[in-house]
Amino acid sequence: MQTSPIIVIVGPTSSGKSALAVRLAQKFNGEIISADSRQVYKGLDIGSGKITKREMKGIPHHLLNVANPKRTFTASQYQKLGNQALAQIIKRGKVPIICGGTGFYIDTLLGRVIIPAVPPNQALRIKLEKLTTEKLFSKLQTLDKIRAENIDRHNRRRLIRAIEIAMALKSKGSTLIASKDSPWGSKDCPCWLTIGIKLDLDKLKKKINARIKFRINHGLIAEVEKLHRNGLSWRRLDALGLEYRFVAKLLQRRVKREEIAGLERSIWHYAKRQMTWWKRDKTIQWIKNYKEAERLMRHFLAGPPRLERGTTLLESAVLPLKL
RNA sequence: GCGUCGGUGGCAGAGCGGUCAAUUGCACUAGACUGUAAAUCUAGCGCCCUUUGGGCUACGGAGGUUCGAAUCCUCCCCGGCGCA
Repeated sequence: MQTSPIIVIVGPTSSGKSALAVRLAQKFNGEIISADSRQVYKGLDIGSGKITKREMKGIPHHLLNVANPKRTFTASQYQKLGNQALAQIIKRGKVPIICGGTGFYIDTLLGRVIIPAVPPNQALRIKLEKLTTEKLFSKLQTLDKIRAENIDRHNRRRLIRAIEIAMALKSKGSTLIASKDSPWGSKDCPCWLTIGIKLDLDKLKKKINARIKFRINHGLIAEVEKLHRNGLSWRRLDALGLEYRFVAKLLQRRVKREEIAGLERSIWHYAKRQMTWWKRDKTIQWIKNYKEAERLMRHFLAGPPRLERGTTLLESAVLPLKL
């Protein structure tokens, strides 16, 4: 088992993760692995809020611009590339800092999500897409009873993937996988420190809205136009969500520029979904400023994090003698 | 001033005598998340009570008709439109 320390930085969109990551990387000899499902694509820069070369301040960044936006990049690919980057950084003797807003991607790296080794089957998906949701559910019931009991029976996307897995494995039982260990640590031995950025919600909302207005006025529209010219269909842009969805509609004259409030709301919903995701992770150290982050990281890197069960890193840093 | 159409829950907008605390969408709140995760999906959403149940207050205001009204009638207030 790997025991090299890993830093994870999470926080809702617009909370300032990238800048914090760069600062910590400078201070602690780190390299950054982006965990963002849109920044992996080439050409999605302004809309995805991708860090600029200048803002990187010389810190190496990984998992940016690794995919062609015409094709969908998946969590599985992310897991593979992310683990490679992680291994390389550790080998170099640097501290990996995973930073991003896509909680699902981060979890694939930390071993909290096990992705069944069943690749997407487009032909099958197209066929299944034609069935009603009820039909899909009953199909899954006959294929994998246990999975059917746990799944959201209204979520077609999940239903189709579950059927895809069940059929590929031709499983007798369930595809539920119990092991949650990753190569980098486990629940009992957290070899990573997760820092979460906590912002006052009103402030966050204002930041989101200011940022969106700025992007619209500073090249976002041209960026989407260019993507479309380069072969990204309106449909594809729609699937990319948020600013890409909105601007694609704008260019098609299906919404007016004044309706930007709708975009602001969508982004707000997104930020809330992100926060919901992280709520269940009780090990996250929520911080309000850089100083707190630096202190946490210093303590974490200083000693092996042999923790009492249920003790948070913050507590152990403050009360080291308790151990 | 006359005529006419309308005033419904935070908003938009159905309902047009009982099955209506009131379809639906949005917003709001909470949540899910097994290769699309900025995606996709779920629940709650007048107030009170422990319930698949009960009570209270509600569809501009005040009266009335009716066993029963958001729905019908009268008057009043407010808005759109047409004619003066």
